Amino acid sequence: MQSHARLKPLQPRAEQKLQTRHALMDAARSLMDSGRGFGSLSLREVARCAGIVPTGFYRHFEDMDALGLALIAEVGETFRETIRQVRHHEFEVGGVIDASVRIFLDAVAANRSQFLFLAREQYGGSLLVRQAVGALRERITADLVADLAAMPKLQHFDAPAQNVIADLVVKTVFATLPELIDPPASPLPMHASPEIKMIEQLRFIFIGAKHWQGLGQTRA
Amino acid sequence: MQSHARLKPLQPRAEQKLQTRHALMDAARSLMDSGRGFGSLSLREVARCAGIVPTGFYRHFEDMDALGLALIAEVGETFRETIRQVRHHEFEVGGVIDASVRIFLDAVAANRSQFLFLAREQYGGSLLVRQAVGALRERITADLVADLAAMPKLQHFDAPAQNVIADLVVKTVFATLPELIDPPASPLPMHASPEIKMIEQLRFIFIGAKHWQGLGQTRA
DNA sequence: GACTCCAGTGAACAATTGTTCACTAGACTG
DNA sequence: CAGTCTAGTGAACAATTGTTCACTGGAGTC
Repeated sequence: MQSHARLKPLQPRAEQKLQTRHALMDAARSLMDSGRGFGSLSLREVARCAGIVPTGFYRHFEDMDALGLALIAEVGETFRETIRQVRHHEFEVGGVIDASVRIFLDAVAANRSQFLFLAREQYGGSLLVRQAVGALRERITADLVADLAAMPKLQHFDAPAQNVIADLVVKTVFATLPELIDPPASPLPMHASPEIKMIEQLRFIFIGAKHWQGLGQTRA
Repeated sequence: MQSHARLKPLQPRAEQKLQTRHALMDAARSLMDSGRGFGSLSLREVARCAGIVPTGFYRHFEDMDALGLALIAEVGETFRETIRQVRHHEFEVGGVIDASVRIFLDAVAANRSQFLFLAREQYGGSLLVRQAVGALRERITADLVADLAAMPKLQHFDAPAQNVIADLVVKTVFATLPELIDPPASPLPMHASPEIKMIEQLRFIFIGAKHWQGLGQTRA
């Protein structure tokens, strides 16, 4: 099924089509740069910004919703690709968390507009988009569960507990996305740099996991 | 400043006005029930749903943005009110976290549409709305920092560290909002009940805090 | 009881929207 | 080279949008 990059150059016909399709997706993403939500974009607007006539839109997507799903699929792909990279650097000097966060932040910076869409629409989007985001999150969480199960320090968890902690990590990462993307605005006090803050917060979670001794052990 | 409930009955004139204003806010919130984003609501639509003519809208809000800000202010008020309640039950049987989460979930259930707006628009809204949400979050985080500073178990943190952990807690709560509000859909496996999951996740964080010994102590 | 004020009305406006249809031109196929 | 297929065009449509303006009627004030 020749994934994505044309190893066989692909007839110039079809390649042109993919190019316009990409232009539409770019258009939608860049229209959101000014703070707009995807749901408030109009089909005509997107087509116009992509340089085609409104009717041409339908050659690529049935709906604006379909465009949204394509955008989720796109960022989902780069997200999981990034995770794969993280996994290969599992044993790095300076700590797993530090290395992982650094790789992740680089990927976010390199694909800003994609992650902007994800951050902005993870809860705000239309029903279909939100469901797609939910599915993406679940796949990522499941992957993380598998990774956690392989860590020797975390053997004392049963499957459901692993799931809860993986969910917490994913939740934290997704919820931090907006800070990473929106312009910092004010010269933040260095201590609160996104990178450092994210590392420290993940560390809290994993320390908690390490010292976890079973349900209800920290009652007041 | 006679907060909200009219202790002095308020001239029927002004009371009627407040009533319509409330109808507009209700209209906007209930239009979002079907999954729509606030940014995709039209002024006319909201007015229609509130039972007034489009022009009447301007007697109450200059803008749709102004309506959005009012909705944030509204949910912000109930949010902080809930926190106040939580604080008064600080020493409860069964653990601080359990009691707090229970109170919070009750408040969310009792004001579903308000929190739905907050959950949906915390990252998706227009620039002004997002800024307002940011401000709300910062106030809540600051309050939480004050509370944490008073906890004997957490004396070993300097101010910035307290801020980081408070930020993590607030982030977790805000990011959990959507799960609490959207219909559960599938009969979830009891273990993943929002309440239990939220309690366990907060517990992880606080265990991590208790065992925290300074920066960089958990390098791999 | 006369007078003011203002929440809500209703008509009108220029713009923009999503979607349809018949079309063209150029790349592909035989 | 003749013929098909299709990405993109352009005109047209009914609907809806945000905003304006002059208005009305009833509650508020003197």
